[in-house]
Amino acid sequence: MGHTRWLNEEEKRAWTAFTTAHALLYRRLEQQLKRDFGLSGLQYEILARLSGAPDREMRMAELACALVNSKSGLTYQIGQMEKAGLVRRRSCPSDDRAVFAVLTDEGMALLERAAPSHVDTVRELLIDVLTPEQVRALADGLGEASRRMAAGPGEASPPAAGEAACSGAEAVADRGA
Amino acid sequence: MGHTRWLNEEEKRAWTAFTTAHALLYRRLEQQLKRDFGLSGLQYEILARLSGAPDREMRMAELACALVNSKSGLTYQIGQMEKAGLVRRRSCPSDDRAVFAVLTDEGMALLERAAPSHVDTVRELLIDVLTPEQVRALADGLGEASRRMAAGPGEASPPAAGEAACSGAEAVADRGA
DNA sequence: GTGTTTCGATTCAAATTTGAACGCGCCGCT
DNA sequence: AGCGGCGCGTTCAAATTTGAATCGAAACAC
Repeated sequence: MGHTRWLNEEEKRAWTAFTTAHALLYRRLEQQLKRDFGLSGLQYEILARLSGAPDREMRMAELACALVNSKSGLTYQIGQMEKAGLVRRRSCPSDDRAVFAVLTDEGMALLERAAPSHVDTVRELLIDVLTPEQVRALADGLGEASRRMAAGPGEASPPAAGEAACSGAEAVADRGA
Repeated sequence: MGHTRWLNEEEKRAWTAFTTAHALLYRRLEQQLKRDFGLSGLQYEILARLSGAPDREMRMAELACALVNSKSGLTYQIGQMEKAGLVRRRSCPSDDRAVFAVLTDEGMALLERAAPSHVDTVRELLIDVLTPEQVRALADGLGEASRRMAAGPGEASPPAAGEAACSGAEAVADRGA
């Protein structure tokens, strides 16, 4: 409970650059995806995740977790995408509660058409702007931060009951084939 | 129009770590702010920006731009915050179209109460997880990326008419006093 | 001075997101 | 068997976000 260590200049720069860069880049990607393929950013990510999963399918909760999204939000989007024929729902034989979201061929095809420009943009606006060392710093530093946050609520709180924190096998995520 | 250079393993790690870390951290911050102070993430950012601005006031468009948010979205939020007494609207004497959002004393007080835990969390979950070199890499690399994206739509398109890209003096943004 | 174009903010309807219930099936225990 | 705790996905209402109009005021050109 000490007096809060404020961020120094460089830390402040890092934090604002982090949030700003994310916002700007994400907005660009969304505009592009919507304009060229009628996809929202979330929908693209869903396609990408599923494409990298074992049978091109994942359970709802697992997917929601991987995307850092709420369950109800995912239910909604999968509904939209199902209407559009991009994914299909399949109930699990061994567990009647579970539902798999399955990537359809049509969904896969759309992802393959959308992926190139998406990756081009990520590269042009982010990756290629960074030095190789900076890329490594992001991968290592932010990777570690993600891992810790995904693990549990920071504090030394015993796993407690009720929340099981995301597990999931970290699909590769970006690239559609 | 080449064949799209896909991301290699490390680049992929960097990109997913970037988006995942952002999503996880932002979600934490939102929960905390909402639970402890009844603020959304956007509202906190509005308070923070205004607190760092010249007279604790900014024009709507300038603020929207700084926050990488739509104008209509900002209108809505400022409306909410005005009801709550956190900000006030002031019309500009020299330009009847313009509107300033002004931080009230009450808003400032709330920010000062909220800032410590906010910064503590950012530090605990991100900054302190990174090495000093990684912090610098974020500040430099992502700072550069932000600058370029804020400038203009990448392409070598002549400024064109209609959009003037964000200008604005990059207020410090984080810290409430 | 008019007419036109651009800018600044708001409005409005539609789409999405959020979080708290809810319904139901799995599990372990007695 | 029967019971209670939970996990999984969905539902629902409320809050928010989005983007295309809209309205009025400035800036410019003629």
